Amino acid sequence: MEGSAPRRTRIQQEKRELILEAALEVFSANGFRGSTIDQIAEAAGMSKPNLLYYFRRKEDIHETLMQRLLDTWLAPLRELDDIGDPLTELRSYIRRKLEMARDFPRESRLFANEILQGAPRIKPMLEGELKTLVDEKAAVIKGWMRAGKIARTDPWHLIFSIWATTQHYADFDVQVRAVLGADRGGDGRFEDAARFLEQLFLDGLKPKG
Amino acid sequence: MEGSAPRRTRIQQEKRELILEAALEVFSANGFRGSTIDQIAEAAGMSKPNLLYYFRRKEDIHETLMQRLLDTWLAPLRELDDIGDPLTELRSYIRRKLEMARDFPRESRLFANEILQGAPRIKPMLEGELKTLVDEKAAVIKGWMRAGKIARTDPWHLIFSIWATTQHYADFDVQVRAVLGADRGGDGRFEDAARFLEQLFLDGLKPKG
DNA sequence: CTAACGTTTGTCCAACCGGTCAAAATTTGC
DNA sequence: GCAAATTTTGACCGGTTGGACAAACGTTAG
Repeated sequence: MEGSAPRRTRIQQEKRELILEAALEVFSANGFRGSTIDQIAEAAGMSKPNLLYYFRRKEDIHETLMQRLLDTWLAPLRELDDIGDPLTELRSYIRRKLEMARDFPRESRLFANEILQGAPRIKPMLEGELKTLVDEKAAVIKGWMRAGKIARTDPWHLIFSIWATTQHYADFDVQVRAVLGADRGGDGRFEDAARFLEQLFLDGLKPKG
Repeated sequence: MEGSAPRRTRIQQEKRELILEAALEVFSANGFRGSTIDQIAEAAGMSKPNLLYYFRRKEDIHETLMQRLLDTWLAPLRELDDIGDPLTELRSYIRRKLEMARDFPRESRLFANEILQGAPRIKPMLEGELKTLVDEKAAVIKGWMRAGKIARTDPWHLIFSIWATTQHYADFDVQVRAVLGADRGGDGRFEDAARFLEQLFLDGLKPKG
C-alpha cells in the first residue's frame, strides 16, 4: 500500500516542513517551471543535494504542496452550511474567502498558477472531489432559492463569482495595488473590498427606491 | 530615438506576425519561463535560428506581445462612456469584457501570467497608464452615484470585480469546465455566465420584495 | 548576368538545470 | 564511547536552453 505514511525522524519532519515553506514561496512567485531546485534549496537554507535527500524529485515537492493546499483551500466552502440564515451564510463565506486571500496569498497564487497552465497535475481532483463538493453546495443554495430566501439565479456561477472576486485580491495583488495607488493600496484595501463585495452580492448596483 | 519603427520588408511583416501568433499560443499555455524558443519556432513553422533572425531575444517577442495586448485589452474600459444610461453602460461593459474572455482567452491568460509573477515587465504601465485610465473611469462612475443613477459604492473595487468575474472564465477555464461537467460546461456556459453576472451586478442576491 | 541584399539553415557553445553518487560529517541507539 | 544509521556535502553528469555565427540559399534591381 502506498497510503501508509513512511516512518520519519524528527529531523525529517522539520526539514520537510522547511522545504515546503520555501517551495511555497518560490513556486507561488515563479510557477513550477520558472522555479529551480537551487532557488528552493537556498530559500530553505540548505544545499541542493541535501534538499533532494528529503524530496527525490522537484515534482514531489510540488505535489505534496498541492495536496495540502487543497484541503485548506476548500475548507471555507465545506463550512457553508444549511443551518443559519442563507444571506448571512453567504456573507460569511465571502468574508472567509477574502480573509484567505489576505492571509494566504501565496497559496492562492500557487493554485492559480496550476489552473492557468491547464491544471495538468490536479485535473482529476477538479473533476472529482471539487465538482462533487460544488454540486453539493449548489444544491444547498438551490434549496434557499426555492424557499424564497435568496434570489433565483445560477448557484454554480454564483460560486465562481465569489471565488473570482475574492481570489483576485491575492492573485492580481500587484495590479490592485498599482491601480489603487500608495494611499488606498495599503492594508485598508481588504476592508474596502469586504464592504464593496458585501454590497455587491446583497444589493447589486441598482439605486435604492 | 527608439520610437521610430525600423523599416521592414513585406516578408518581415508577415513572419513577425506569424511568430507573434505562435508565441501567444505557447506563452499563454506555459508562461514565459515555461516556454522555449524551439516550441515557438515549431509552432510558427520555422527553425530556431530563423526565428531569432526576426526577434533577437526571447524577451523581445514577449515584450512586443505584451505591448500590443494592452491596447486591445483595455479597449472595453476606454469605451465606458458618460453618454448613455449608467446601468446600461455598465451592463454592456460587463458583456464586452465577458466576450473578450470568450474570444481571446489566450490574451487573458498571457496577461494573468504576467500579473501573477508580479508583473516584472509591465509594472510601470500599471502604475501609469492603467491607473490613470481607471481613475478617470472611477470619476465617471462617481458622477453617476452622485446623480443617484446607481447605488453608492467604491468605483475602483467595482471595476476590479468586473475584471475578476469576467476574466475568470478565461483564466480558470479548466476549473470552470471541470466543475460544470460535460453537459453544462459546453459552449452555453458563457451565456449562463452573462445572465448570472447581469443579475448579480444589477440586483444582487436579496430576494425581491 | 551579377552584385547587393535579404532570408534560412546547420553547427556550435556556454550556462543552466534536474538529478546521481560516493564520501564525509553528524546524530542516535546501545 | 562506539557502531550503526542518518544527514550533509562537493563533484559530477547528461540533457536542455538561449543565443551566436558563418555559410548557403534566394531574391531583386540594374
